[in-house]
Amino acid sequence: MSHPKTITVDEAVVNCCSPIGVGALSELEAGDMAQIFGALSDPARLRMLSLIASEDEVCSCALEEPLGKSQPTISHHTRILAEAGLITGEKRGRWMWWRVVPERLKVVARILSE
Amino acid sequence: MSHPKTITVDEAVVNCCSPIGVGALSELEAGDMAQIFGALSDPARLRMLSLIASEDEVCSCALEEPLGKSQPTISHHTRILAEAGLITGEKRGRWMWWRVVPERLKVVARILSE
DNA sequence: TCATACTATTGACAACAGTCAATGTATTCA
DNA sequence: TGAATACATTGACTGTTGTCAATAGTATGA
Repeated sequence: MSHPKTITVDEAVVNCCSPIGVGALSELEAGDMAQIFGALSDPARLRMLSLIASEDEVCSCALEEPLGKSQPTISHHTRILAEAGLITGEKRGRWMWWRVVPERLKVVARILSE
Repeated sequence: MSHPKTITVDEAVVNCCSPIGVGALSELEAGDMAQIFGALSDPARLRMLSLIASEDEVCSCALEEPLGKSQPTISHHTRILAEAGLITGEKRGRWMWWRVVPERLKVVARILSE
C-alpha cells in the first residue's frame, strides 16, 4: 500500500463525507457514501482490493486467476471500485495497471471513526 | 456517539477483520466484511445510523418520520444494521431503543486505514 | 379482559447486481 | 497488413434487495 509515484487525486475524492456521528446525513451525502460502501460490499471486490493494496501495482490480468472469475467479471469489478474512487487505473501498452487510492480509504475510515 | 452505560460487546464483533492492505483476504473473511459494508451500502441505513449515532439512544418510532419510510421498512433496516453488529437494540416497554456500537465502527475503520 | 400502541413478520413486486459467453476495441509484434 | 493479446462492452440470466400493505406478536393501561 506504499506509494512511490506522486499521483494527483481529484478533490472530490478527498473533500467528501462528513463523519457519521455528527448530525443527520443529508440525502445527497448519504447517497455518495452508499456508493462507496456498495463498492466494498462484494467479497470478490474486497479480495480484489486487498490484492491490489498488497502490491504496489497490479495488472488486471493478474486478478483473474486468484479470484477465479472470468475476464469480463474482473473488468466489471475494477470499474466499480474505480468509480467509487477506491482504485485508479493506468493503461500501459496492452495492460491495465491498478493501484489503490490510500487517501480515499482514509476518507472512508474517517467517516466511521468519527 | 458518547456512551454512558457500559455494554458488553460480543467478542466476534471486535475480533474480526484483518486490514485490507496486508496480504490477500480469505474468502471467508471477505464474506464477513462484505456483510458489514453491505449494511452500510444503503442511503436510508446510513442516515439511520447517523441519526442513532448523533443521539445517545434512539427509538424505532423516532426514525420513521425523518427517513420517510414505512414502519416495516424501518424494522427491516434496523435488523440489517444490527446483524452487521453496527447497532444494538434493547426493548423497553413497547419501545425498541437503538444505539451504535462504536467498537464495531472502529473495527471497520481499521480495516481501511491500514 | 379489552382496546391501544409499538414492533416484527410475511408476501409480493419492481429494481438492481453478479456472472459469463459472445463480441468489439486497441495495442503489440512479426 | 495480419495475427495475437489484453481489456471493455453488450446482452441475457439468475439471485438479491428495498419497499410497502397486510397481518401477527407483544406490552401497556383502563
